[in-house]
Amino acid sequence: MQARLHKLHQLREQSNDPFVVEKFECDYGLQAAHDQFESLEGQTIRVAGRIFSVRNMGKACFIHLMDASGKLQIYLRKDEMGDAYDQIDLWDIGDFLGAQGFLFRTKTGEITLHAQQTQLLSKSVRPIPFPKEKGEQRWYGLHDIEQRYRQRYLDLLTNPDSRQVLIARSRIIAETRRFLEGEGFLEVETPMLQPMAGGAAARPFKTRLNALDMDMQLRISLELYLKRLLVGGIDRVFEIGRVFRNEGISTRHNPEFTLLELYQAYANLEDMMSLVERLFLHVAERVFGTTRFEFGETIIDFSQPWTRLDLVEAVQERTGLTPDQFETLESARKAADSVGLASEKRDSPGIILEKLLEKFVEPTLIQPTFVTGYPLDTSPFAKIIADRPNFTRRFEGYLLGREMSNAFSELNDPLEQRERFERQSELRQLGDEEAHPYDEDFIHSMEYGMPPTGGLGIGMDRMVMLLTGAASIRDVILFPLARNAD
RNA sequence: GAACCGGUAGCUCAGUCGGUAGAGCAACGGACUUUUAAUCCGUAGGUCGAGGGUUCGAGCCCCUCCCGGUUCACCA
Repeated sequence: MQARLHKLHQLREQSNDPFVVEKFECDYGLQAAHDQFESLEGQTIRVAGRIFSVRNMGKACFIHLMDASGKLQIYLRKDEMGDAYDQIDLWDIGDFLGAQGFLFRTKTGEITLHAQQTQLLSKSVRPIPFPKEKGEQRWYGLHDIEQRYRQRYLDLLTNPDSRQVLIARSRIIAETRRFLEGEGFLEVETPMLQPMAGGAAARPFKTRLNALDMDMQLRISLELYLKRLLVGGIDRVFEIGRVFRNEGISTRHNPEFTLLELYQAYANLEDMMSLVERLFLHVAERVFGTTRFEFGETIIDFSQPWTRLDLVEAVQERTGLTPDQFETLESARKAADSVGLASEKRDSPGIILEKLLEKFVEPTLIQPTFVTGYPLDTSPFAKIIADRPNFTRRFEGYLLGREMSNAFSELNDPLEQRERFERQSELRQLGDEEAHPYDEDFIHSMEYGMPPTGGLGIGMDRMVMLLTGAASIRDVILFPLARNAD
């Protein structure tokens, strides 16, 4: 770094300060110049990029430039550039260089810009750990996982795979929007700062609004404000937004993550299943050009319908426990114990059923599967199943053993919603920190009339993980949360 | 929160039994007019995550702490 600062000083003394440059007209991106060689050969063009590698031969020099699109080799000769050639000594890997010259093919066949004029456009005063590469092989470079997360810019600059994930994420979300717009949905933005975070079971982040002298929370879901829009006559609505949950960090959990929620009036649970199937198919085809994805030996084909599975039946199939064993709390706890699952006193039969699902069924749901019929206790916003009042018209979608989506035929009865909130309040008093808070304003809105509605939530980070094959959620979040590095 | 693994030069890593801290790349000086992991000659570069302990002597053994990773727990 000392050497680089000294070079910058020398450049400034020669009135070649790269940091005064504001603009450099480029005719082509580096990849475009390379790809259009046939038509551009011999023409004078201007390109720019970051110096990726330098091979100085004394009186001739080869430099690879890199930009967002790709790389291009530059060829420089001392006999053509004269004294300006000595400037090369003041350039470093990582600097930005603009070059004007004509395209030709070297004797080893590489398309190269024979530069006649160059201009240093910016300087990197800190060395960049670019890898060495030959064809597809790479050596050295930045591998340290901690540094890749904390200094993501270096990761993006030096690891093409990271760049690919970033691009895939952007395109997956863009295609999700395009699909939903095509289905007639309107995209909205609702508050992140809320007096009372609701719509899911999770501990919120707490903060303070000085202007109104109010305690506030960061949202944990999008649900309750989007539903207010249903009351407001917006029949098809969605939001893709950041939510915050003050909970554990793992390969599948980041305290802030991106959630898609959508609501469709006059639609039910089966419509939501269809929507999930069509959304994954659309994104797979548009972003990756295929419906078939390989994960090790597993092949998932998004052109196939997802499997439907009833929660109680699935638990029975995996554990042998029968539905009648969950009629009372006592027998449910005994049943859980018999298959090695510890339960707590405040658990209800429904919560125990769901724990059994997580432990015994979820890991086996490799192919796309909708699990339906979730217990009432854990589903305060879903309609009940007519002839099974302890279960709801809800599904969760699973892929590769991971929860991917969550949907209901939405409860739209304000009287029952009020009772559900009351039940949650009781749970809260029993010590369940994640029981849903009582939201009077939400009930109030529902009392004006909410249409029958299908609602769906998808964790976008997990969707990106799945489609890009990322092992950790940190790989699909640009700047994942990290402890202070002091 | 627990267990296990890791932290050594700018980067990637090695470091044997506890005995003078190493390599490649990058950097710096020199040679080289079609190279491409350029090559060749030379130079420099370190609080071995931090602190304490054992020892004649610690990168290595012991303790505490910090940071990261993985798995588990937690997270409908």
